Amino acid sequence: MTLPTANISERQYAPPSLAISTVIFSLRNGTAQQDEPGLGELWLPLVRRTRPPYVDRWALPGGPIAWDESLEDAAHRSLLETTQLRPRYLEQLYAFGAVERSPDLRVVSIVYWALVQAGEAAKATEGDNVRWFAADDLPQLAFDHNQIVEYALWRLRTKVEYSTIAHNFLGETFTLAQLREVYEAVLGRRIDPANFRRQMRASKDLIATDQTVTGGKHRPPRLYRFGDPTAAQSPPLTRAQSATPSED
Amino acid sequence: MTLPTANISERQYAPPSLAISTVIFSLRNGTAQQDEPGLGELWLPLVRRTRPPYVDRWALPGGPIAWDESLEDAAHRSLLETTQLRPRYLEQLYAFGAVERSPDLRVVSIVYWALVQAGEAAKATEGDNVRWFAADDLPQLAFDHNQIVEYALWRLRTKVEYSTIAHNFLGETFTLAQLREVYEAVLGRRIDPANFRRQMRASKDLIATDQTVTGGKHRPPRLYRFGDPTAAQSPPLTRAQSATPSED
DNA sequence: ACAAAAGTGTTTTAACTACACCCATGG
DNA sequence: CCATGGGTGTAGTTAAAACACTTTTGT
Repeated sequence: MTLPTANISERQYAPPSLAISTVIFSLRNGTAQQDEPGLGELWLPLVRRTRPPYVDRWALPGGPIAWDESLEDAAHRSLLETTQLRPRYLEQLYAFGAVERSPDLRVVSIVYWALVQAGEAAKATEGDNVRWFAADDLPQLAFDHNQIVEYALWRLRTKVEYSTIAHNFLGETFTLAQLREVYEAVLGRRIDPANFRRQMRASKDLIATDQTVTGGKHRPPRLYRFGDPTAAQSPPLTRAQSATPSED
Repeated sequence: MTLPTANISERQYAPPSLAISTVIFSLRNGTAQQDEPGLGELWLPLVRRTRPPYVDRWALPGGPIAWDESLEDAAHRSLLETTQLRPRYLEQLYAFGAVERSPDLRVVSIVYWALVQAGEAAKATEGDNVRWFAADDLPQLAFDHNQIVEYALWRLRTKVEYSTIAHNFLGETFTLAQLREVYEAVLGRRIDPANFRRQMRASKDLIATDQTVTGGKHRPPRLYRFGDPTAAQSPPLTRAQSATPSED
């Protein structure tokens, strides 16, 4: 991927080269069949490889890291360049560095995972070399990218249960039903609307607006926003500086 | 740290170089004052830097990654070389890659964190260039290593509460009181022995041996072991292959 | 017998689950 | 009016916290 000028023996003994990749998740309305509204599905964009190794196989978007950009900046940039996407949430996932993960060249990939809202996802130019796939039904990808996606999926699903990242799939304001649909899609199971409402309203970060949504053929639901998550107990490294852990 | 042959302009535009560092935790008996037995304390080994930048400052043990070793292998090797330590637990923490974290050279550090048992910790040759420090009372370290330790501490403390890593501070068998003391030291607070016992015994991985410890001036406590944690629900990536996430 | 830690039982509290029920709107 | 989802109330379950209590050893 990098180190373009180097013969084989030099490459073999050179230190591993670095690359960034990102697993980007978005939500699509599931295939509604008969009565059942159907759960939403997680989709992610992949890029077709145009040079060896793994020519024509699908792979995670990414690329090298410039000398003057942080890891997070590199993830953002390579994402924008390859898919036109600006994610609402971006977090480091893991550094993958098995020796044999790339055929000849030794590459260590620092992988991020990201969430984009449905509207933004539409902007991603779906061309011959960029395509969206259902996260649960991927083809065989290049490198170890299938495993990486699996791990990112696991991380997303576990983190959704104890944090408040889910709203990043949605716009600035949303109804509790929409938010619940996000949870249901990610977790793959129905959730009791009554209990869900109570749990969410218990969270201090969720704030009710004074607006409601009219037009439905039922009682108009209230719109909510998400407040600053800075108050929450976070890891000791501040978000002010770039490329620091953003877990909680 | 690496790329020894390159003039400044070349270094500036070269891709970031890679390094491994590890935060190693061990437990020491706390300073018992009057009646109170005193909680144990977390200590970690640091190495003195012998060349610029940050000459004579203390830093996390680590080094470059060889072309034919995985990230985890590199962590193990550099740990053994610099401190003689063989940790019982090793997990990737985070990749730190802020542009300005090293003065002139651009270095991305993939940081691991490790637990060693007290006996093993004694083996670490404490010399002029390796010394143990109390994790809560560190001097000013080289690079961003103070922040890295803080983050590793946060990770250790949060993970102890929902996983079963604590026994890695102890030997093969241990009493519940010893295990409780580990929890108390890491979390920094006393724990009810009765409730602690129930919680631990509820975990399937903890198995009681038929041995007890005699010699104390009280009822002899039972010895316990830890069984294979493979049965637990783990992240999708198997541990069989190296350098894959080892979270749970 | 006594001290001290091992180990058990019991009450209280908090949080979540399941599900019955009422409310507000469009048709 | 009815259908539909928004929103509330409430009983049952489970897990943890607090703490009284019993057991087994060494001295």
